[in-house]
Amino acid sequence: MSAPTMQQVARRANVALSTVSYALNGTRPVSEETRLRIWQAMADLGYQPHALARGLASRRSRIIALLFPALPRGFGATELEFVTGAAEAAQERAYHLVLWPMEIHAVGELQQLVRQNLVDGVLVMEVRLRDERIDLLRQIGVPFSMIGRPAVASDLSYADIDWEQTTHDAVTYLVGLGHRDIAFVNQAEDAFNAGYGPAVRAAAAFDQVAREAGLTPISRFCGDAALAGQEVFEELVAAHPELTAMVTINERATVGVMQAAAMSGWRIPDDLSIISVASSARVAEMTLPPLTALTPPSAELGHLGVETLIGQLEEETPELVQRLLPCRLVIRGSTGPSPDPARPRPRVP
Amino acid sequence: MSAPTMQQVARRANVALSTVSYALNGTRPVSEETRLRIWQAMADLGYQPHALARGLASRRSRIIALLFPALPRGFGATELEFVTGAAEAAQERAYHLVLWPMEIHAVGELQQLVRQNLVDGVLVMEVRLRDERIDLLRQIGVPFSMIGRPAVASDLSYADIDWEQTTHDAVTYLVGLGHRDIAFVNQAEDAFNAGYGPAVRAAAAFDQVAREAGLTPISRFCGDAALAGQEVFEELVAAHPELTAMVTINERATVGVMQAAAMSGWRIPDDLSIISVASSARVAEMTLPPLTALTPPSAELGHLGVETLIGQLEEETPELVQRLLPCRLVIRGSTGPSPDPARPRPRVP
DNA sequence: ACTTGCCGTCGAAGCGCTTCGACTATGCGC
DNA sequence: GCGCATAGTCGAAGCGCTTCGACGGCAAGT
Repeated sequence: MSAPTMQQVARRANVALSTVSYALNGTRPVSEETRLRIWQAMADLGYQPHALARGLASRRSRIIALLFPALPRGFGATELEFVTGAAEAAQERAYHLVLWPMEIHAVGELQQLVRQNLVDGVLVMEVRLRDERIDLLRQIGVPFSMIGRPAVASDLSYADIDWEQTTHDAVTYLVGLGHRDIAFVNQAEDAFNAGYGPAVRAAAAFDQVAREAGLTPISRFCGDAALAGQEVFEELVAAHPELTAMVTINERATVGVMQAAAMSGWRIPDDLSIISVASSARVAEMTLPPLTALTPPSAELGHLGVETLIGQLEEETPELVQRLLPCRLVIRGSTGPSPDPARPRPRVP
Repeated sequence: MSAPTMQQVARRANVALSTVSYALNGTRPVSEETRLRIWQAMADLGYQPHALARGLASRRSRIIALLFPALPRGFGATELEFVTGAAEAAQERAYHLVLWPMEIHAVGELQQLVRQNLVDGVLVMEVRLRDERIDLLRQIGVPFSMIGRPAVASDLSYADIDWEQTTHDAVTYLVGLGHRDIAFVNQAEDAFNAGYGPAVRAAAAFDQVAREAGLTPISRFCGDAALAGQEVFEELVAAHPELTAMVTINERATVGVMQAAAMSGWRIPDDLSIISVASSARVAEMTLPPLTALTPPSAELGHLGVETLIGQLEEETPELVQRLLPCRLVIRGSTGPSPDPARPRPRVP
């Protein structure tokens, strides 16, 4: 019933307890012969080292925490993919991943958790441009790495989506189709003001890319809901009747835009092209027509974040790892050539 | 730098180490006065008990594992909500939640993990009607509880969606709207054969409920993709032109059905009502019209699962907890009164 | 007055492991 | 042949906590 201990393995193999430890971890040389005997004994007993004891003695728990915000705005498939990716990466390296869902400002709570010495390091999700959690972790001195990055991150490890590149790809693709009048539908103004990385970085990148392409950047904030998307569509085409394409970075709003377009009799992509940035395949395939999208490499990011963190934990001279991954462009049905300006589009009421 | 230990707290409060432990855990009585001194000392030092040491000594790690299948595809917002719910529940009870993503048949791996003695108990997600993981956990003797349940679960703790009730609600709602010819669009045949609970239980319930209502049950398996949904729509209306409503339990397929209907010129809900079982709000609000759905209580299930498990761990005489929660009916735009049989609907090619 | 019992506290023995110092046996250079 | 490094092993000292047995003191029971 009760699990075998290292002591029992040692007895069975006729060696000292410490020798078993050396054989298991390779901490000191062990002769081929003894090692085999020990392995045999472990196999016979079905021995597995006791994680807590090992952690206590070695002061390395091989557990890392995933800190993610318990967002009211809810979570999509993208985030789950990310979590799964992280969990799998941890498992591959024989680490455990604990989940710490937490309000982004609950810094006291975070401190308590870290001080329990349960985890060797922390992986922080949804990092804001200015983020108290980062300051705290740094101050406590616990190793951590991030998905996303704060405004200044020159000395920190992170993996993030390359918003500049991604936005560039979106605009370039549309321009290649002949579009010249393109609007950017951002996330909510709140998110922007809170310093939410994607909202800020993509918006800035859009402005810049559009200007470089000789276009006039138009952009709007938009709440995270279909209804908000509908309103933005109507407002936008009223204010800019010349518009032929939109770049969106807000899945629910995107759906609203499409609904409003459909209700106005606009056909996508004939009358309007839409490209959805940071949209998962799952959602993109759900609309009619399916959305051309820039899909975030969620699983890779999760993987990368964990790898980075573990690297930091295990190497004696941890190097800084800063990686930006672009989203992958998947062309579906919501984009097409820019419409002939002569051809009239249905009037929006 | 290094975290304060209980020994340091003890010295600062002029008591023995063990007294601090008693004060902290309430294991033995401690005088009001000493307790205050100890609290003060803990506060001064910012003491947090060392999780590993505590776990090792008490043989209770206060860590539980969430075992969830690393499905190659198809994991939605629902699942994340569930995971988050579980993580939050754990946190409320001062437990930690580790993630064990794992192939459903990787029983060896599971055994290894459990034997490490890292966790006090396991919460199993996506339980199949016949599930090796359950057999293993039972045999190892580790406490566990389940989300979903195997075919025979009379002596096991679980929390599950009440598929019978939910299906009943869906059909009843449609019947109330006057529908008499209702089809059930199930998940893929593979899932059914693999003994995936929802596919099996909902299908059985649909048959029964339909019969009880005096209807002829019609049902189809359908792959988890929009295209499959489109095909099913066409096949169904060809085979059963009298159909006025569908109950679906497969989000992606549901979207396909709606797309195919739209392409055939059918209007929803005027020509066809659709009610989507176990669909998250996130997806349901994404279609046009938004889907009337039975939304699974994911967060509650996660919460409940964890509560059940922890109850089992902490009570000296653990009681069996078996809870079935129905999905919540949210009426949106995809359902309406049964169409007048006299009014012709567009022909499907 | 002398048990009996409980309150409050202490010291010490672990929990199962890692790691350090020490020891023996061997091989090497010269 | 001697010294010295290195391979291979052992025993013991913790890691920071829980928990057990013991003990003094003070209230109540007889």
